[in-house]
Amino acid sequence: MSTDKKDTSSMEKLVSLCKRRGFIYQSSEIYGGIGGFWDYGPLGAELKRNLRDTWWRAMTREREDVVGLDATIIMHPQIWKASGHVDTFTDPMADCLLTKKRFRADHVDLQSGMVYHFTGATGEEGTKSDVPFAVLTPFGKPRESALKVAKLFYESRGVKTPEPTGGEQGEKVENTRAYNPENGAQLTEPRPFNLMFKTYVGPTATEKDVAYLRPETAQAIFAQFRNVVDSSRVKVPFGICQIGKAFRNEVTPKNFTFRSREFEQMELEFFIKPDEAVEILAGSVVTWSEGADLSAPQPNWGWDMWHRYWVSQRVEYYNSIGLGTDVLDYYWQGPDDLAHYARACVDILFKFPFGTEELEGIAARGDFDLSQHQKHSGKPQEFFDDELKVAAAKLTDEQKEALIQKRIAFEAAKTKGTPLTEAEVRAWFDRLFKGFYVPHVIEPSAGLDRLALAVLAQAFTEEEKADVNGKTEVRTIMRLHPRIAPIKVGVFPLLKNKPELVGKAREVYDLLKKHMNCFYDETAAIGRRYARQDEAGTPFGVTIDFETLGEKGDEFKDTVTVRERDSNAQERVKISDLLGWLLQRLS
RNA sequence: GCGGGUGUAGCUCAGUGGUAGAGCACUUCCUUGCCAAGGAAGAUGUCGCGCGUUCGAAUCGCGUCACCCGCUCCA
Repeated sequence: MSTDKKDTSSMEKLVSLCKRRGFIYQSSEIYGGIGGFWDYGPLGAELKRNLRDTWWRAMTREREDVVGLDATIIMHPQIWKASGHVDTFTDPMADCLLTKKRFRADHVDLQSGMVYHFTGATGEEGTKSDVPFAVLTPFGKPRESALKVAKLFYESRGVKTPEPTGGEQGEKVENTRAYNPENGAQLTEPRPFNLMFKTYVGPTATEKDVAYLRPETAQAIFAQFRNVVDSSRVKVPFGICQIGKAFRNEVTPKNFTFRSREFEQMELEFFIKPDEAVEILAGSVVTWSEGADLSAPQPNWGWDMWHRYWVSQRVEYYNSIGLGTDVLDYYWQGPDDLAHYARACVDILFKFPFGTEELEGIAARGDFDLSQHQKHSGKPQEFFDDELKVAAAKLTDEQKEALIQKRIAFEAAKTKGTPLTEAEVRAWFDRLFKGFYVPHVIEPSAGLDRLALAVLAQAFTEEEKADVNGKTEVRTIMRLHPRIAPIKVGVFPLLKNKPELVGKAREVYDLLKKHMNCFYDETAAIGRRYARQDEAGTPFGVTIDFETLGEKGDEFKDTVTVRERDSNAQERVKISDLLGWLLQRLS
């Protein structure tokens, strides 16, 4: 999925600019830093807030069919049991002592054979090792093959032409997972490899009190599904969205903020009717075909139409904040990549300097999550659809049986997971015909920190420019979309030693600052102030000059120079029109 | 977790055992009529951290932390 394209130098420049200008700092830097954690400085905090706001607006405020949620980071541990995170996040891992290859300790093939235990080795030039090592050889293979592996092992530990000691007698061992099946070398002791941060709730800190920092925000949405349904008059199809911190104890945090241990997710769980319910209600189900109209949801849409719809919605969102089709890419997971419960998943990728990597995943997850919580909590997670009940009541027994048979055939054709038995299918339809179903879900899940990194990488531009002395130098411009730029406008008196200019500039600043994030700057030459704001990504600069004071005639009195970051173009705007002029260009 | 690299002023970096430096940035003042102007003065360092070797360590050794690259991992 990731490409070979690497651009380390531009990444380094970006990291450096982020620190210099106050976008992103290393966490706890004065104590040497802490791996995988990053802080946002003054500009970064504003940028992130703007991104968060644009997402929240696009996903819920501007829609009638999505509501918001803000849940806690620490939740009942059972939630992570139900979701499968406790099991998949606690894999014991073991490494091959010879090749360093890592295995899931419980997935190593069972082996039987003779195990030779070595106690160390001596070699030329006085080199030696006391590290014990063991090799498993299949029955019937000579001791020499074990010796060969042991020699390689001690050689790798700096013993020259090693003579391993011990290991004269083989020990018969059956059904062990302690040795590398590829070379027989001993594996390290299995170590738990828990990607969830663990903590204790309450004062006693026993195993009974273990809780986890959430590794994703999605599960809270599922866990509160019933409450939202019961309290907010929503009807399927509808969505619940949430923005919040999530934590994963990553093995290798990487690529600046791209893979962090603490990060912020923006997730939507959009609940839809099962296709069978759509068929009963609308008479037929529309499935995806190339060129289908995705502009407005329709009552007869099947799950894949909804999935495609959300992909197109999300791409539209990225376009609206300046990430165009030229920097985005897609990865459609094939049937083999998909988890057994998932029906489809597409990753929206961004062309980062370090490669093309995931920005957002949009998954069609069926009814897996709510069903899991229904099973584990014992609380029904069904939605009651009275229209469906009415429509189903009008079906003939033959029509009902046809639907059931179709599903039975579908289950029989499944290649992944456990297919439902006929009895289970009939029980499910029994509920469905009464108007009850567990909604299916489309999940667009985006990383806010990744998005911030993407827009910063996208905005980063270097230009060669000659200064007034004719010396060419490289200037950095952050071409952030005005909608997300941390500072919207810089306000500058042309000269700071003229009190009339300064006074007027402060007036303009006071006028604008209630409506947008502004920056007032009167130090240094005007060109330098423009350049500073270019690095901060500020799209507009307003300069109060002598025309403003009326020195060039009344037609210019109370006008200011507005300078645009990307084109350097200047325009004279009346102070009375300035706010409207800016707001129009910032929305 | 493994291997390689890096770590000195806010930034980019120089400094191979003997008083810690440069450019840019920053602060103040003067000057300055639109794209990093000029002049003057000034402030700025646990040399990543710890231990050791040494009369003396940014420099040598060991350990450790962080970042980058490559493995490994990535529900």
